[in-house]
Amino acid sequence: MNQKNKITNKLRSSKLRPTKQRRKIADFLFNREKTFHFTVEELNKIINKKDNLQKISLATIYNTIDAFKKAGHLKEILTNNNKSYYDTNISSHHHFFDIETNELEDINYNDIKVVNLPHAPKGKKIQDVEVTLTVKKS
Amino acid sequence: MNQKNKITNKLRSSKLRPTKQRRKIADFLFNREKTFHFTVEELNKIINKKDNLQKISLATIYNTIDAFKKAGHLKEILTNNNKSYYDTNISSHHHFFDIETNELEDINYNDIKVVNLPHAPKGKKIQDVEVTLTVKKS
DNA sequence: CTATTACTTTAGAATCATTATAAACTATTA
DNA sequence: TAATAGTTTATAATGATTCTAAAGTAATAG
Ligand SMILES: [Mn+2]
Ligand SMILES: [Mn+2]
Ligand SMILES: [Zn+2]
Ligand SMILES: [Zn+2]
Repeated sequence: MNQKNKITNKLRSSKLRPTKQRRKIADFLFNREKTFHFTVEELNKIINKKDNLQKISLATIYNTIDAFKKAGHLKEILTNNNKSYYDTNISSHHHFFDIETNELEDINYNDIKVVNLPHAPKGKKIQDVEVTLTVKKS
Repeated sequence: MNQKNKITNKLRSSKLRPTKQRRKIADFLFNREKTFHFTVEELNKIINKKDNLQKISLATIYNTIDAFKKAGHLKEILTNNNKSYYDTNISSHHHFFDIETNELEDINYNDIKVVNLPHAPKGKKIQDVEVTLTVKKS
């Protein structure tokens, strides 16, 4: 199956109609090797580069990212910055976070071991373990 | 030395004039046993409760929190949520983060051990190691 | 003290990210 | 092919935060 069909299937199996806009954004986000970390603003700039024929409205980009997140195809990342950051790597993993540039870089889940996990507060359960290594220019 | 003077000294030694507003906010934030995690909106509600005589403007609360952060008396916390969260615990430590209620709870730095720390990307150095245990209702 | 200066507070406006609205459009279904 | 349900879009609305500039207060110099 080619990539176009893969994307269409991914959308359909998430009960999202494979519209032109969603296919374009999904193709950009999901047909890649390396993790992509982004804000909606950044994604909008890339998707709507001036040379691009078919523009996608900002509202649609927000809607689509939200739909992909709800479908489990994107993960929202904890950062400060009052902007939402998204991650195409939806598996549990860790990050370097550059506090000066706000850039994120993945660390494989098994490259860090977290031992002595405390119990969750009563009535709650642990859902994910994330390590953030804050970095800056050395 | 009493608490009033302690606060005044803390402000002065950070080169912040001990104004009525700063003393009130500092007294509320720093004279406590347990860590306090908050957003500016929450702090504003508490500081400006209706029964309170002297109101403090929202702009001043923003200014003051920013000044305290720059002076190192508060730490900004990584969350999603598009609001800034602050922490009166400025030492390195970890958190439970309830993704349903956005509530934070401290975990002592030594209650979790992180082993096998990877090297920082070249040209960068690790500044802090933070573990977030995402929790939800069980 | 008092005057001058520098810093701070404040209301309100401005900005930025995000969400809501509602009309036009398009994919799916009957 | 027609009906329908879902989607896109421009635009307005909202919410958090920052900016502005005028009035107020703390520190300092005389
Ligand atoms: Mn945040
Ligand atoms: Mn955020
Ligand atoms: Zn990642
Ligand atoms: Zn904390």
